[in-house]
Amino acid sequence: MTERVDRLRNLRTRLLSLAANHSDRLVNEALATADARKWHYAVLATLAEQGPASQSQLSDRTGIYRSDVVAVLNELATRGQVDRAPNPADRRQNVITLTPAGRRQLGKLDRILSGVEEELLAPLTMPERAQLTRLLTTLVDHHGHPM
Amino acid sequence: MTERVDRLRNLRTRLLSLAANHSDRLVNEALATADARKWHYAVLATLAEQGPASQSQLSDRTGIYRSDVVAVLNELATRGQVDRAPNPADRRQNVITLTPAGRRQLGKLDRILSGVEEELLAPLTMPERAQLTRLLTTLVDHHGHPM
DNA sequence: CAAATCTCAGGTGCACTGAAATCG
DNA sequence: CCGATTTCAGTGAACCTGAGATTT
Repeated sequence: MTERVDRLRNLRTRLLSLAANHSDRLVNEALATADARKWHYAVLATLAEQGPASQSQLSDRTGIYRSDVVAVLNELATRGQVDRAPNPADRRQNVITLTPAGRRQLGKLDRILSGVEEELLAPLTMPERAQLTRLLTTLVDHHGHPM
Repeated sequence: MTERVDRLRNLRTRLLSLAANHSDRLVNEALATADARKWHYAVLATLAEQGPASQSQLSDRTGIYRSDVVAVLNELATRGQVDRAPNPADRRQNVITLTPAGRRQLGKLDRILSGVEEELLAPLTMPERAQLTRLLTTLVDHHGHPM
């Protein structure tokens, strides 16, 4: 009966947290240089790919909490990157639309995030990156997820 | 020139965040049943494996921020799981020691976290779990880390 | 009436900054 | 005087709950 050793270093839940923390820090710092944060990107990308949406649809598709969508859209609207208008067909809803400025901002954020991914994954070979993507996707898909 | 699609789903930084969020939620819920949170476990495990330490050493070894160590130790001391005493050799420091109650609590948390890891990694085969551990360890080691 | 949508007011844990007090 | 350690006050993004107002 020997004492356990290196619990923290071998704990998979902790490895995930550490890696994600580091990744989030890189993402936040990089996006901040473009006056954005990660939820801005999630909304802009979703609007570009799936078209105009209501706020509850945006919440479902991005994973932003229903109550936090409001603040994110306020920020994007202030920057002129989205347009928010009542839905004539159902006046409980707003229709959120990407503006040309929003599309330009999305292109900028795409380039920024490419750089961040490259920096994050630098220590891995290409096959390892594919493997990591596959394993994480399996985990995320197995335990219900937003989009 | 075609429109990009599935940006969010393929973004590795986002996959990491989603997986880590889910993992953290499982960990927090499970530890809460034992009146603990993740930093409690980190401190107890470090003390058990590396012996008594000062607060700045605990900060370095666990990754808890220097300013947050105080509150964590207050909680552990209230529960009688650690002992905090001034270091006679250097009266700027405190010496933090694991108590018998702390060692018992650590055993309990070890069992709880084993269950959480099993639940988290359920969709992966054993070789895949080893692969994931290896890839995450490579990432964490490459970008400086606590312990 | 019930259900959906948007909004706002909070509460928590965590990452992080800065500064005071004490001691070497 | 400089540096290390502990402590406290406070900021900010993210996660989450709940409740009101409006509309279907």
